Amino acid sequence: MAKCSINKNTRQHQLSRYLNEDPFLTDDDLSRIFGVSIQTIRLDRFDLHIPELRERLKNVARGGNRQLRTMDGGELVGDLVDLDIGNSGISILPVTPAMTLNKTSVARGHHIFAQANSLAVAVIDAGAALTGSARVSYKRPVYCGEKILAKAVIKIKKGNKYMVKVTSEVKDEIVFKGKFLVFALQEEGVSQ
Amino acid sequence: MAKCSINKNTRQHQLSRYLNEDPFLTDDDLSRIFGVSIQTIRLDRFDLHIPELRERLKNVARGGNRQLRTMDGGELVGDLVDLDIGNSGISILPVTPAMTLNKTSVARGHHIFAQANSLAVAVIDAGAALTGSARVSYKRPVYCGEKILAKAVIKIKKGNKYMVKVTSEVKDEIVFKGKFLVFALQEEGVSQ
DNA sequence: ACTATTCTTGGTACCAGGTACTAATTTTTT
DNA sequence: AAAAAATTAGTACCTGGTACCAAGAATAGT
Repeated sequence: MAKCSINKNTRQHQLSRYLNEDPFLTDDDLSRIFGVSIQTIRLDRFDLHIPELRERLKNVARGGNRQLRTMDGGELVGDLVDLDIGNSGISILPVTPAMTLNKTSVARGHHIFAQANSLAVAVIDAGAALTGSARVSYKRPVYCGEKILAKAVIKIKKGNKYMVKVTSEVKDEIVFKGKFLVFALQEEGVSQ
Repeated sequence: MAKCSINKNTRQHQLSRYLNEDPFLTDDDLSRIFGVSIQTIRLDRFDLHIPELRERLKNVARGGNRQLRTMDGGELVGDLVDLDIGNSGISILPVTPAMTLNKTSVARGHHIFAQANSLAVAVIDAGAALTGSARVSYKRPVYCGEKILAKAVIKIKKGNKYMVKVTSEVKDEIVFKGKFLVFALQEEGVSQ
């Protein structure tokens, strides 16, 4: 029972590792990988208390679901790549399938707006800022997979009011332009 | 075809929202929810290019981990409470802590924009529509816990171009106004 | 060498949640 | 009343399994 047992144990060990790295593997995939029958794989999974593919995917999907909800991590939509507070800022937003319309692979407008708006607010030198009004135009559709580079520049400052211009581009082609009137909130929590 | 078309369209809209919120729903679940046959649900999914449960879970499992949703994910931001396609629509968006600025409990502008924009697009009688430009203004801050009621009305229609006015209120007080110029995409699936 | 035990494999019936297709029926429009 | 659109019904088939049973192969203990 030694030799065989070792084989079995190592196989189960590896199987466990394989599935940890790639929960998408079917029993059929695994039977090919290890060169054993599909039944053997099933018995292995049973021994290791590893559920079937669909259950595994459900678990992964559920686990991911919980983290969702909160929205892009922070205050900003997109990744900040440059920020000169009080003057200008640049952010990049990769367009994922989740941002597109169902039927097409075109990014929905409010995502592009969100990137621009949050960047406009971020460049303001204040603890918090609010958008008062905006005038925006979409120059061409943005497709799934493209990366939107937004540049915000403060054009006018009057007291706690700012006029910020944002231009969004994909590969040097302008896809969106917006003018944002933003108010700085100077009260309470300017904090850190 | 009008009345029926509306029913079908609203159902498909809601179906899309349901699945965006909970990709774990089976066709059977959905057929119970909407009180239609399972075949109708399948046809709806087909129209909307929504893949089957397992594919959806694979997608969530694959992408869900990292490429979170930037915003609420659904076709529509907020809950659709009334939709007269080609004319008007109403949606409600409860403001959650996740939508507010760090220090204050004020909703960030792009969420309010997103509700209005997605509603403006939803009232268009076409398979898909894109925002061309928008002019918006924020009348007063909206606080966490409040519910934003957005009303969209199509004002002008010229070919595939629409002008949609959206007014958002909290308890009869106007908090946001927007004018959206929206283009219908007439290709393929303008649905029936 | 022979048996007992473990390991592996094969086969069958069954299930969920579908796809793909055809046809009939109901509803709505004209 | 006829035509078109929407819905429902039904069938065959698919994947990736479960659950179970029986047969065959490998190995250990004596």
